[in-house]
Amino acid sequence: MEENSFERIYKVVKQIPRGTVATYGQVAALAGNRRWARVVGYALHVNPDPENIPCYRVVTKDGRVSEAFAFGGENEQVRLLMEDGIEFVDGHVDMKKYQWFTPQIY
DNA sequence: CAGTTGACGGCCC
DNA sequence: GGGGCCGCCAACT
Repeated sequence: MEENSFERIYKVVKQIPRGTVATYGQVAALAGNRRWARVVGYALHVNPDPENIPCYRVVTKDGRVSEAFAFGGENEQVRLLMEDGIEFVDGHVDMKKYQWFTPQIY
């Protein structure tokens, strides 16, 4: 049972449904700890399996994508989100409508 | 082993 | 409403 922090984070990110986005803090909360927000960022930074881990669906609380996206630039991440049906306004997502709704597990 | 870093979040000005 | 500072936790050097 490898319950590493990263493993949990990756698992949560994989659970993000298409057409929705989740914030780092939310992923961290679903992973088990809200304060892992930065750890989540680091976890996605290593991103061992970008094919199975839709890290582009993870955005900041402001609804903005990470500027340090190393898979083709932030523009690439935005494009992928738009393909999922996410609407961008002035470079930011309408979290109010597209944020992944999750029952308060914690 | 200790210090610094980092794909963030929340509070303050 | 926008910008800046501090705080948290794990990984890296």
